[in-house]
Amino acid sequence: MNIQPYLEDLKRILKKENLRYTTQRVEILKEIANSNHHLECEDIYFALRKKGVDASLATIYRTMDLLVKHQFVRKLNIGDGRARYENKLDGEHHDHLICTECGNIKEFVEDDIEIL
Amino acid sequence: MNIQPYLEDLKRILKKENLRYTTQRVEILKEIANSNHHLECEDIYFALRKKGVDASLATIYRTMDLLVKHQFVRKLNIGDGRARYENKLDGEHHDHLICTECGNIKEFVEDDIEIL
DNA sequence: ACGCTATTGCAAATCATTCTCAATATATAA
DNA sequence: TTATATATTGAGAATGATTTGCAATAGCGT
Repeated sequence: MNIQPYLEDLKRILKKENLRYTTQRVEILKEIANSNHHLECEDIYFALRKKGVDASLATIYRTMDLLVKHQFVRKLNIGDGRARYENKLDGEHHDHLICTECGNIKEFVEDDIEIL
Repeated sequence: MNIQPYLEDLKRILKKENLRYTTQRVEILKEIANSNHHLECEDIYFALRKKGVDASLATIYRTMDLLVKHQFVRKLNIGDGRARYENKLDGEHHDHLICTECGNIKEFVEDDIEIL
């Protein structure tokens, strides 16, 4: 996935809101863009560390809020008390069917649900 | 709603598992049976207090686990970090469509979803 | 390069939920 | 009905994810 355009988007949005284009924000967005899983903040934290990028958990939480607000990611909640985030950049729409027993998630698209 | 039969069920189940039929357990089940909302533990806590029944939050949490386990209630998670419980006694099946923006819940039944 | 202020990291604070444990209540047996 | 064994309770401490306050630092416009 080519994230360059998304980094440009991020820069533009930040500037518009008088916020700053920091390495932490960039690295976090890259990490999410390159994953197709449902990441938690800690996953991102350790993934960045492994790459030699240091961002505190607090910063990751703050950045996720920012990215959710600006539609770069979607926040999921599967019922285990930990937030998951999914890359929303490539725009394919789908819904989530979440098992209340085990928390498993199945992604699906179903026309009738859209109407509801 | 006539809860007498459910209290009998509860008593039978508790006996079978060598657990005790306590006033807290009875009052909590009654409270849920008489509500058609999605209650949180604190709601139950204050509702019981208003009736002059004292049950600690810890006891309510413990009892909800018990009631979930034995299918008296269903535990919902709407994404705001607080658990909700819904009366499952009258057995009508439905699914939940949860708005990821505001947490609103719409109950629905949709055949194709059942297959999935 | 300078200065303004947004951002960061750290540690402390929150909030819902769970756990620990001594006191109490229930079920069973005598 | 009373005694006994043990499940349950309440209170508060502990937990785990997330958040916040604040001083130090780093972007960005000049």
